[in-house]
Amino acid sequence: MNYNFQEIEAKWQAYWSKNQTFQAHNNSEKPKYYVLSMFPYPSGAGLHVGHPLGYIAGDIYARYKRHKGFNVLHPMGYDSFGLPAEQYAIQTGQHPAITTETNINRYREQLDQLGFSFDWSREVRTSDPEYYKWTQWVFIQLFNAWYDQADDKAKSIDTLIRLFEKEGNAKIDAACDEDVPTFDASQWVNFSKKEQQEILLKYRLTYLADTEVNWCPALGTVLANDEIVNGVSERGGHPVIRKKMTQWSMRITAYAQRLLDDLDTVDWPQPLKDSQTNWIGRSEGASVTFNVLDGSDAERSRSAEAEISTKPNQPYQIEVFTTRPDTIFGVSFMTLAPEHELVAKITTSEQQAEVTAYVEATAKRSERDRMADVKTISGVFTGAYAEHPFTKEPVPIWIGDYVLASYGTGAVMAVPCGDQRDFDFAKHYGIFIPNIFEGIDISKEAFADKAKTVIGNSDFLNGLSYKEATSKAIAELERIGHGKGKINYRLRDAVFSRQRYWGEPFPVYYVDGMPQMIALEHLPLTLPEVEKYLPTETGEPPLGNATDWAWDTKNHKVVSNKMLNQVQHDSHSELDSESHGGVYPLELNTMPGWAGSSQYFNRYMDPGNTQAIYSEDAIGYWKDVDLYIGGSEHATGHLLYSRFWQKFLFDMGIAPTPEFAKKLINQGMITGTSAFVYRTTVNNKVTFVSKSRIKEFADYLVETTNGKESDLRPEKYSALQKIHADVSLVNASDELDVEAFKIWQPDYKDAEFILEDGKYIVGREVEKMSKSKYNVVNPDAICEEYGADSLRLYEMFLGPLEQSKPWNTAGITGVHSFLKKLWKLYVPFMDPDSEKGALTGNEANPTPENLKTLHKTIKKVEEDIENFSFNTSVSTFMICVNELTAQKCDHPAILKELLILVSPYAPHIAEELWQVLGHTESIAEATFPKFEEKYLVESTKEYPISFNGKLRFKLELPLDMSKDEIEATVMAHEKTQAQLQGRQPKKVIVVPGKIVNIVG
RNA sequence: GCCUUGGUGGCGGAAUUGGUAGACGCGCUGGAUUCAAAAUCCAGUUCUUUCGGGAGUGUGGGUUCGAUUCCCACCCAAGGUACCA
Repeated sequence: MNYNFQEIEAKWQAYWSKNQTFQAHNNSEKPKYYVLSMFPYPSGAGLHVGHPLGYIAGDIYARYKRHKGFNVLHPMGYDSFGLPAEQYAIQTGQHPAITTETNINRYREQLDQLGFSFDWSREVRTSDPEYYKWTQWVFIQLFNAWYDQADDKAKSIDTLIRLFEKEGNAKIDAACDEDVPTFDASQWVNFSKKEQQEILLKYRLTYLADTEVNWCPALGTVLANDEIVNGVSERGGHPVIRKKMTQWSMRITAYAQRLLDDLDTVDWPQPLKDSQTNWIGRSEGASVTFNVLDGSDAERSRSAEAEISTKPNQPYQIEVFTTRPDTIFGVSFMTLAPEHELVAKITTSEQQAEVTAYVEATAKRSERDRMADVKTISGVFTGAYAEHPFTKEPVPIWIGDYVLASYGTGAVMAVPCGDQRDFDFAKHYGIFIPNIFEGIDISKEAFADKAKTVIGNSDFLNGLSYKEATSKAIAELERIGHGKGKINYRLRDAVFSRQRYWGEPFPVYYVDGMPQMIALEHLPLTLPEVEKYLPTETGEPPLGNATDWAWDTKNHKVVSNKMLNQVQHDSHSELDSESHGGVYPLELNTMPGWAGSSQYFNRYMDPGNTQAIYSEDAIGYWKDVDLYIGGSEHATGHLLYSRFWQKFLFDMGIAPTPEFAKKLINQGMITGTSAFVYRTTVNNKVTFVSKSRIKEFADYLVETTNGKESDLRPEKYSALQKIHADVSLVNASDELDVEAFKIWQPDYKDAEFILEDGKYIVGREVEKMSKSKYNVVNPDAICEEYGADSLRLYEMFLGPLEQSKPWNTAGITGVHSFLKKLWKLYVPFMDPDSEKGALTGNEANPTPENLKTLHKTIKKVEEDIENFSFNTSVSTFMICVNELTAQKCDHPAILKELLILVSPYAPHIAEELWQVLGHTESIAEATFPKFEEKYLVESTKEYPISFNGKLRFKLELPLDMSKDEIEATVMAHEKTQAQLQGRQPKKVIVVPGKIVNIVG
């Protein structure tokens, strides 16, 4: 009776599928528990061994919670919109839906093979119209909402309209665009419909705006900040430039403070919270306005404009944001970003040429150049001066590219004595550096230590600390009308438009340029067919290629664009569809990748619902995710946007909680071992050189040795032949054949290779698994050779879940032989002729040793699972099976409990052996064994006896011995006397049940 | 630069309130079994040693009877972020 894992695994996977063992129900007597693993993008490459790590951990926890009597929701789906399928479509003409379907089928096969307890009846796919209908629906909800900062929550746009009708917008504290004009109730009602819509658009939580975006010409699309790495696109590594476009945006900034505050309410990893905190980037300070002085040139340029200006006597004002209003008397110049709108207006004629040249030069430099070149100081004086709000002294206004247009107001008040960048700039251009700090030398560098700050040379701020001076400065600024306390966030509103085909279409059509939403009952608005997936010749997004992409508002359906031309002809300002046939152009952009993933966790609760995103009953029951597992790379993308949508839906009364996931765990990455490292001496320096071309080298060796092209001796290739078979088999101590290497890489033929212990050492370099690095390990081959249970155990055994670790297939034999040992314990029950058939086997009571081993294991495994320390529980199983084997344990009562403990980790073998013991039901719902302390009670303890903290020998003593008795016994012991050699100990520390330490 | 996490044998890693450092597994060494191999089983495996012992958890200090664990300073690695005013 051998452990035939292939047969067993296929059998139980079929059983679970047929019996729908893991289907969750939306109501139950049991308490609920929702375990979620982040759903994958189904790529063409399929799964590699790194992918399932988080799924296995989630599956163990889900199965454990079922044993613990919970009604567990453990769903899976696919984030199936995305760029790779689209690019494949561009190259081959294959519709992305077909590619996606093929890939999903492959993923499903691979996932099934690993024995996950997913409830597949709840599967979602973001590219399925029945799913993205609800993504479109959320978009409409956001469109129909505004953010009331007074109540700190989102509200229906209707409430805003009623406020406008009643009192105009002067008193409304809303998160909105900056350029909203002030109006009263009578003005509002007299605005045309289009004017009203334009104003409302500035308040909506998703809005259209001309945004400076990251445009990637090679991909023909806009990218979000988190899709750009080091100035190039994350996918493909193409250059990215800044460009102004009309785009949909999400007003996530309205939620900045709540996104920050509520991090305290969730049990998420600290690094992830920190990274969201940094991303939101709250800083406290003040906004200060400086009036631009009427210099002769500034005056002249302005008077030319004065003819059309309604307020000719109003000076230009520069608003700055500063975190150090306490240092305001240290201002000796101001710097504007070259892109700042006032630059053109205030520059004097003498400086005009120089300023224009600088602005043009900056605009040409890509973001990447500017980043690579942070040390060069550059700037130009505009010739204009501003007036210091307190001293009324003139302050020269400069422009410089160290000031970013996209942060704060794009202008800074420069305090060279308190800010190193201002200091460097002032030194470079010989600008005066006033010192406003008591007892601080600022001749060499700026002083920025807030804690040690005492203000001087600052009129009413003299002698004050940072804190006192800050609040006093703000109070004075407010009094004289030159500023106020302000909190600034780094977080920007999220651009929501992409110029792609394979994404959710917006449920939007345009009437006279104003966006209109398609009603829910007419959704989903499905993607149109297009002939090609590239932008149109006129530069429109791929949807511009569709022939049927216009909205017929009478019949509520998509119609041919031909209808449109006629309509657009006589389209005028009013929004009455009757007057021009009722056919309008549809939005050509699609939604970004994160749209579909921002609510999927809630949709799983009620995935088949056609009337609502989910029923109140379903979300009332499941509420939120109890445990969410996924990669840390989603920290500032998916996880931030999802929190934002959840808070919005919470405000609107659609979601019951402001946070969607109580606990989150980031699984580490499983890296591949791909390169080798060899040492060379270049210029008498030992250098490590690494190459990701190990496979090529190995191939080369096989070719040359088989083809007899060289006189290389095959016996020298041991290490490299191993490399050819499997990179993970290489040991650090394997020898490198230097001669072969030099022939392969002539660049190194003169390099001197250093011997280490008489060998040239082959090392390994750890990298992310990827196709191009020849280091992908595929789970299918491992399942074939060792089985899914072995793979599951091994991935857990590799190390702590949250840690990144290199994959090395070699160690899998350890867990595989553990499973074989486990199997052997049950062999006596497999022979139908044996006396020990099934549960009627050994009726004698289990021995104390058996019980001790079992209960020790129960305790440890339960603690480990609760702490997500899955690697240590695998060790515990090994110890348990080793002990029971040594004890020749054949008590069904013990063996049965052991199976339940093992089943979350290795479910197939557990089911099979469970059946061997005579059970007819699945082990999935079996009750988790109860730990009983009484089986672990000991009467004696092997005390470690240490001298000055160093262990010297051990002594077995009864546990009920008193402190004094222990001391007396230990002191009287011959080994103690031998250690002391007649000396009298200074002190004897006895901790009963733990240790004895003799200080001499 | 800043933030975060980490640094323990040849390797992955264990040590949960400060109390026997190196559990468990891989690898390696020796042995049993076998015609032989695979598989399996047994023993050993931190380093060093004059076989008494000595040293040892990135480095240097500190607290303590006792520190991988707590405190201070530093070094290194990984991840995040950055002219953020």
